[in-house]
Formats: sequence, structure tokens, C-alpha cells
Amino acid sequence: MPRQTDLLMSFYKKLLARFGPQHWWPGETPFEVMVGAILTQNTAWGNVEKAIAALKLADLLEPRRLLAVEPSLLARLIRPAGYYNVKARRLRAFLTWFLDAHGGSVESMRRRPLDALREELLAVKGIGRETADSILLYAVGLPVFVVDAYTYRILLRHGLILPEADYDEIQALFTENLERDAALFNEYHALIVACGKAYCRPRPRCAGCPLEDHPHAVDDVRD
DNA sequence: GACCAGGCACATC
DNA sequence: GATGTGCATGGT
Repeated sequence: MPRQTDLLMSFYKKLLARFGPQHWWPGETPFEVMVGAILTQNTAWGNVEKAIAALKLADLLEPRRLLAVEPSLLARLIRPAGYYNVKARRLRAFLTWFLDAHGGSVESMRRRPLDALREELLAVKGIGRETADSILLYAVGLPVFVVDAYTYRILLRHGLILPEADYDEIQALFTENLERDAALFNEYHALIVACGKAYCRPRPRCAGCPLEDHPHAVDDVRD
């Protein structure tokens, strides 16, 4: 058993013991999760909640109705989530793909081979690796590990990656050393975000972090 | 008033 | 290929 496996599982157990199950993703339906994944790009979740609430209130949280909305109105509705013009475009690009390629059906997505589905998502303008993987894991339920800024910082801080590590490399660290289990990947990423919010901002406050007894390879972690 | 947030595409060198 | 920049609201 690789040493990395033990270390990653040790992290996981400590995070779970401290923060408890996170019950991610915070959304009622797979479609809501996918919309949230786009809206939360580089944005605090609280702002995304406001945008999603506005879409719900307008009864627009449904693929065809959402795509039928005037782009300027869509932008206004999601305004609290920031980057609203960009995100309105990205949502529409996603909706167009979702309806054209899958008839607005998550079940249709699930029937596709994972790698092919991921490539389809990445071909949509506005969906990058983190957003694609968030959709695959949290909306479709596939065993894909999501890497984000917190993941990078926490791993860097504990010497598991080098500063120049890229997304695929970080993702491989998890997928090659852990059982390919959607429930585990779901909880692990959510716990990383919980820990990151509490302790691993760009200016880390490590005192009290459940991982602080692990070696800290880097003292000042910046993005 | 700075700093930060579940990124991404595009321009430029 | 690497590095820089625009996009924007709202909370701490």
C-alpha cells in the first residue's frame, strides 16, 4: 500500500472527525447542482444561493425554460453571483449542450462513458476542469475527484505536491491512491473546502487546523 | 478600504 | 507554452 494512500486517508479521517459529514452538493436536484457549479466559479457560495433563489422564484430552474429566457434578463437574475454577463453566457452554452446532446436528461449523461462525457463537458465554453468534475461527481454521481484552490493549498502546505503541480497531477494523486468511490470523493472534497474555509485561505491560519500535526512543507502558501 | 471567493477564456509575449 | 488580464458581487 503506497504511503500516499495512508497519508490521504489519515487526512480524510481527521477532516471528517473535525467537520463531520458535509452532505454535498447543497442543491435539491442534479440540474440545480449543475447550475450552481457554473455560478460558483471563483465566487462565494452565499452569493450563488441568492442567484439560485432568484431563478427558483422566477420558476426558471428547468433547462428549457432557462434557455428560453432573454440573456439580459438571465444576467439580471444571477447578478448576485458576480461575473453575471460571463456566467449568463456560460449557462446558456451549457444549457444548449445539455439539451442538444442529452435532451436535458442527466440519465442520458450517465449512459455515456465517463471519459467521453468529461470531454463533452470540457468542450462547452465556460466549463473548465473543476466545473466539469463538480458536475460529474455531484450531479451525475460519478467517481471523479474535484480539485480546487483549497485542495491545491492544503496539499502544497503539507508537502504532497510541488508549487507548480497542475490540476491533472493533483487529481491523479487522489484517484491513483484512493479507492474509486464517488461517496468518498464527494465527502473528501467537501471536507477540503470546509477545512480550507476555516484554516487555509491564501493567508493561512493554521493554529487549530485538524491537519496541523502533519508536516508543513511550506510556511507561506500563496496561489 | 483591502482582501477574498468551489474559475475560465482569451490576449500577448 | 507560460504568464497576465478581464470579469463583479457581497461578506469579513
